[in-house]
Amino acid sequence: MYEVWMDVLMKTELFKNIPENDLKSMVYCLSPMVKEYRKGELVAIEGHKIKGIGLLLKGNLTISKDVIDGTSLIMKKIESGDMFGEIAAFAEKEVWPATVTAHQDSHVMFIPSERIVGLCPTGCIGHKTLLNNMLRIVSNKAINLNEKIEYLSVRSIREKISKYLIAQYKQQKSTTLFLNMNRNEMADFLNVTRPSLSREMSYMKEEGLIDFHRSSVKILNLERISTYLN
Amino acid sequence: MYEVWMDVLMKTELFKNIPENDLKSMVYCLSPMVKEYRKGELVAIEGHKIKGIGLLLKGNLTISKDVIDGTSLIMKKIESGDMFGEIAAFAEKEVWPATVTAHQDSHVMFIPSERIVGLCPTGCIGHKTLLNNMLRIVSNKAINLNEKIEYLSVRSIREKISKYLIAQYKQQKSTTLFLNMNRNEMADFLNVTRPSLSREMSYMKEEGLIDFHRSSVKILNLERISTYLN
DNA sequence: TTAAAACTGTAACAAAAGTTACGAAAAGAG
DNA sequence: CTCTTTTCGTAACTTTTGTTACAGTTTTAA
Repeated sequence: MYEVWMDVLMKTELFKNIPENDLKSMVYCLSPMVKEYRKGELVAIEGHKIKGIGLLLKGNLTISKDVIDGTSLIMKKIESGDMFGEIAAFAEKEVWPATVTAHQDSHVMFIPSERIVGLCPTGCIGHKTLLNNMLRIVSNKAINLNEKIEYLSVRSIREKISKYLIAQYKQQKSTTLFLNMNRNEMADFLNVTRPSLSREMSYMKEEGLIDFHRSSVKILNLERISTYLN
Repeated sequence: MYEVWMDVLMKTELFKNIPENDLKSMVYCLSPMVKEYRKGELVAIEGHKIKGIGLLLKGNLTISKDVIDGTSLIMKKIESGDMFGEIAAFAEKEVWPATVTAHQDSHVMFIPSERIVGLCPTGCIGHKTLLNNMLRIVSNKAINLNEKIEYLSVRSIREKISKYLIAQYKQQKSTTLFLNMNRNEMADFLNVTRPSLSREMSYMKEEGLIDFHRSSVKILNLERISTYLN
């Protein structure tokens, strides 16, 4: 019954490190529900009770937050193999924190949360791994959020730029950086306005800290930029 | 052996909803380690491998982050019954994200993470609840962090105050709020300076949006405050 | 190739938030 | 109770950031 989706499931974080054979039997034990949605249909509604985690088997979803004036703000896109609702499903207040909409025709697998945490009656072999995965996923999420907070907690625009450039430097292992965002996106990411960002970058260029042209940035004085980190 | 600590353990989030008798047998199954620390001693060091979650049985701990100039910044205080390291213990990168120091003479119980996730051989009765608790704790943490990000992503102080007050209003289900922070802590939480926060709150008082005295705040015009939410 | 659209830096000005300092009120200690 | 310490609001002033507008450049699409 679920065999069609086995190759998708194998690649998910949730079922990582679980051999295909074990997975096959475990899926039944989790009693998931596969639902189909047409483009534009609502998969989950903000504030409604959440019954379990969602796993996108096929298609595309968007997660959006309702805002007060009736419009909504797209927060994130979900692609095949991605999980959603994993945080809210196990939290105290079991409601969807956002609205999920099918952006294309989609197939979604819902797994009841109590089935994940519940010791299954047949004691299926991979269940321990599953729990480990679930805890790892949620913990990683928390750690990532914590990192983002460090980013946002920074006072000045210069500090934000410095933090961002040094993170890129560590990642790209070079002082000549190619940023994969344009100024607007970068400004959004750092939570500042574009002209303010451009201005500050220009100041830093004047001071000989960096050089840049559009999306390529060259770090000229790493030490001095580092002093802005803390 | 662990009976001395049973009353503390009963009150922790980790062992919530587990009857005392079940807890007594389960504790052995978790094979925890109780360590004693003198005031000033290091309980855990930032960057070192984390072997399990910590549970403070008695005393006081401080969690601090090393900063570049050799000093350190106190992030949080841990009191009797509190848990720490629960996020890092289950995350991909299993290292302490901060340094933990005994602020007073303290007793700490460490529980190996694999004992929590591992199905215990004797199949002790409360283990399912324990896992539920653990997932709930970590998920709640993630949700709280997410909430904090929403505060930090907001541009103006007035929006931050409004968001915060409305969150408190929903939680306390009353327009007369008692905040469990002083101004300094609130300013830190919202990532602004105290005088700026006070000033903005005074403006809001002048405009008839709120009234306040120290840690008690009364929401006078919920609708108008709500318009700042977006 | 060429016209339209999108991206980027810059500048003048406005608004918001930070800094510093101080006195009054509240809380805590003896 | 009195003295000390902490918390808090306020105000003058400075700094930073946002706003708006515009022109040059680059990219896109016909």
